[in-house]
Amino acid sequence: MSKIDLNTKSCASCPIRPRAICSRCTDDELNELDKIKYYKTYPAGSSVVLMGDPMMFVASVVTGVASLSRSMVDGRMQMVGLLLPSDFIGRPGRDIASFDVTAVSELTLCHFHKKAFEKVTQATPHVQERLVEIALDELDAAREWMLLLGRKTAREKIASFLLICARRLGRKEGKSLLLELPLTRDAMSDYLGLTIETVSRQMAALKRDGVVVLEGTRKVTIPDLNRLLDEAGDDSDGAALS
Amino acid sequence: MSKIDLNTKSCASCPIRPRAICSRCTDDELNELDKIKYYKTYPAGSSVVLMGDPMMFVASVVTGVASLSRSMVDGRMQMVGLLLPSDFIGRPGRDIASFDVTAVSELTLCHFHKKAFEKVTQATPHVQERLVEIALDELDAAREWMLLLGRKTAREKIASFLLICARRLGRKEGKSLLLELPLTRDAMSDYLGLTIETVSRQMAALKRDGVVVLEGTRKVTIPDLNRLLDEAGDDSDGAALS
DNA sequence: TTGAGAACTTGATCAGGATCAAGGTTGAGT
DNA sequence: ACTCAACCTTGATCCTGATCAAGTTCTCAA
Repeated sequence: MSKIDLNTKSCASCPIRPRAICSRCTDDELNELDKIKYYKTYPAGSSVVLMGDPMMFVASVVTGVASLSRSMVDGRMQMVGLLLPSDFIGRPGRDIASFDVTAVSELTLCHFHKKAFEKVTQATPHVQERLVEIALDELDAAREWMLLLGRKTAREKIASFLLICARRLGRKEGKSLLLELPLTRDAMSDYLGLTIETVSRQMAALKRDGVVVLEGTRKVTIPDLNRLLDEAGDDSDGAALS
Repeated sequence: MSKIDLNTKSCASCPIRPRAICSRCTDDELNELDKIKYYKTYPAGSSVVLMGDPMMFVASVVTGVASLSRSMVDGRMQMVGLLLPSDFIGRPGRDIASFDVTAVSELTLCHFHKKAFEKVTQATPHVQERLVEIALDELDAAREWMLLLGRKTAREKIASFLLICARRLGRKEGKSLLLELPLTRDAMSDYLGLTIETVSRQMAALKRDGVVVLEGTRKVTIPDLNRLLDEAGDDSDGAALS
């Protein structure tokens, strides 16, 4: 995870350009965004926004991992989104955060003051367009997750999670696929609607059954992606590993 | 549920105007939409679109109830959205349906050919704007539902569902609130990630405890909304019953 | 090197909801 | 009035994942 130079004000060298909110921008539009952006780094575990807080910015994840989560008065909590580099935080047109945003690892965000961003948005159709796409993609992901939370078994949940990580973070190495998990077992349990013990046991079971190979606790090798797909219970839409 | 005259081509008398996709349209914009719309009625239980199908239209629910759902190869299924009058179906920019859409009751939709709709959209900022709002609202709702599916008990799930129905469909009568459930027990179980037996038992339990009064199987009276709020386990954000 | 805390694993037991299995209600059609 | 098919309820039992309770491993700072 190579650090980027946070002093570089230029978007030209930005590692997340291809997928980020600004991906379709012309040079002129980029200049506008350039003027109103600023970087900020959050330590692992720190809170970025709390539900109910006024939220005066929107941002893109540059490096690190953040979580979106919602909790109940008695402490039960459910992660409702995982934000990886290039993902977008916040929403134009809302002033109050509807969810907690937490830095899961050390996290660097590229912020825009919300008011200024909204102004630019209205003038630059490419940003508006990309915003709709992002919202609709997130909606698809959220609904996919609802199927997981409502109907999948613990083992299927773990397999599905590994699959999602593999799609975004995996590296091919020969026939198998290497992967470093972005979450602790505890965070995984929050994401999957399980307890940490169940996560641990099912990881052990998948390892025992040869579906994955573990090196330490975070490094995962997937020898056969189709096997994992089966375990996830999805209709096999062929692992679209870009 | 009074029928509207489906031959009336005019949007002027449309019952769902205030909330629908066209709510912000000027008369000129409305004329454009008017040209490309057509009504269609689906019998209860029939399928509107199947996941994976090409989807050449977008639509608004005019009367009746539709469900958005996703299912697994072995038959397990999860409802991921409930579409009531004024709700929007489909997404500009995607040609393939990502979910099943089913008529839960007899259902009338106001359709627009997708291509034509997209054309109009680009020319009418008010539709584009409303579309973003709708997508973001649905995203909020989906994430709220993820908390329910992942962390709530069966009783809390039922209470939460009744609350949502009360918000959209309830009628005040004195201090209490009358409500006709839009779903069968079976559909409720699909929506809540439960089995029909558990839904039935928990409804009985809420009745026994005086949280609700049942008349027949669909008619519900809620004598004390705050009591129901407690049972739902939400932070009491005061029942915003418009 | 050692110690302390965080992260993880493993085992024993429990319980909420699923599953299996009858019945009971309701309402449309004859 | 009777039949049949949805739809709903209720009871008995089972099982997955939660909970409770120790341990173990890893990281990292002193």
